[in-house]
Amino acid sequence: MSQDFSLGTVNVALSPRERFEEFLQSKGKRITQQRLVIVDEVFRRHDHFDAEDLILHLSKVAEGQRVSRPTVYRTLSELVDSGLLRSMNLSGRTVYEHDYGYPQHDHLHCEKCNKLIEFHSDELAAIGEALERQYQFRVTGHRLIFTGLCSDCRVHKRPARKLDLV
Amino acid sequence: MSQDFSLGTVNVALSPRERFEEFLQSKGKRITQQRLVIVDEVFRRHDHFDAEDLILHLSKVAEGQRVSRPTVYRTLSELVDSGLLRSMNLSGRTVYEHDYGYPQHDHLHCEKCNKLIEFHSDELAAIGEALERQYQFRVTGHRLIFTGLCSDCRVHKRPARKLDLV
DNA sequence: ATTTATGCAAATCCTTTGCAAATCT
DNA sequence: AGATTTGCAAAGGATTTGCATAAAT
Repeated sequence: MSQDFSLGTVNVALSPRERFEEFLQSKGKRITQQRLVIVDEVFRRHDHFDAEDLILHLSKVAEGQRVSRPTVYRTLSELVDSGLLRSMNLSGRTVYEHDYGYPQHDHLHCEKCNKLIEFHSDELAAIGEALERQYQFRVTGHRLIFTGLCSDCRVHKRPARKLDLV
Repeated sequence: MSQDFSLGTVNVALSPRERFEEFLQSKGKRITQQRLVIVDEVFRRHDHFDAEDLILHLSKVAEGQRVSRPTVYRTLSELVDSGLLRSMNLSGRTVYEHDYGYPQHDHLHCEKCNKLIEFHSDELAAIGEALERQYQFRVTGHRLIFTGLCSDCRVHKRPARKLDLV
């Protein structure tokens, strides 16, 4: 039996920023400078990050745009509500990743270097459906993380590089 | 296709307390009154709890044994290290449950009443094995939580009872 | 007699809140 | 103008730490 856990890609009509503006309007919220700076920065690259990382990046970008800590937290929640970001809890801190335009997936978490590897499994959906039947439970989502050691950390005594967050 | 997610039982030779004493000795740690009070209390019933719950229960038991907050936290970590407890993170707080002598399982988490339903799935182990091969990753554990609405909360507008923690 | 553990108070970490001033629509 | 947002400072909740005292080996 051979399964494949590779990720595909998903086409989306609107850019994250446009999608967020749409969301804000639908909620009667305002399109402010800081909200735009944050969406843009968040979707500039694809990686996992936490509020602290984002605050740091924003202070470096520093195109004159300074965003306060509370606003970063507030906006991250909105991005999650809007479906643009997905959040999970990794040892105490909240970690975010792109959700919009990105295929559904779960993670392998290396406990040595903290690397996160993404994978997709159809099997999991099947498990969820079977559970819904058996427990009369309405499944709306899930979080699955396999923990262990990544290929780099299995070989060398030291992790290839110590990732600060991810 | 029909799967069954029911939990079986596991036989164990030593009581949790004995198992913990064994662990402590192997680590050169001491068998103190508070550590014993805590293991006993933790394994008195099977449910999910957090540090605060335990502290509350301990203050009620109050057989003269008072255990401080830091000691409760310290001992809970040791119980996890010893394999007696398993911990997971539910919206910010750390929740514990029995691991020793209890079959491997995962959870359905009702986001309305906070109930946790346990289930077991062999399929998941298969997924983990396939991932190990594809990513050369050494899987040592996993956490899977399906979120949604339990049967009670799907039917009534209000959850059957508002569980404080679980 | 040593050495580890406990309890207290205070500190930390991450995140949230109250509120006046600034910014959208 | 009128309502929502922002930033600041401070509050909060959960968990951890420094250190003198108590308890275990």
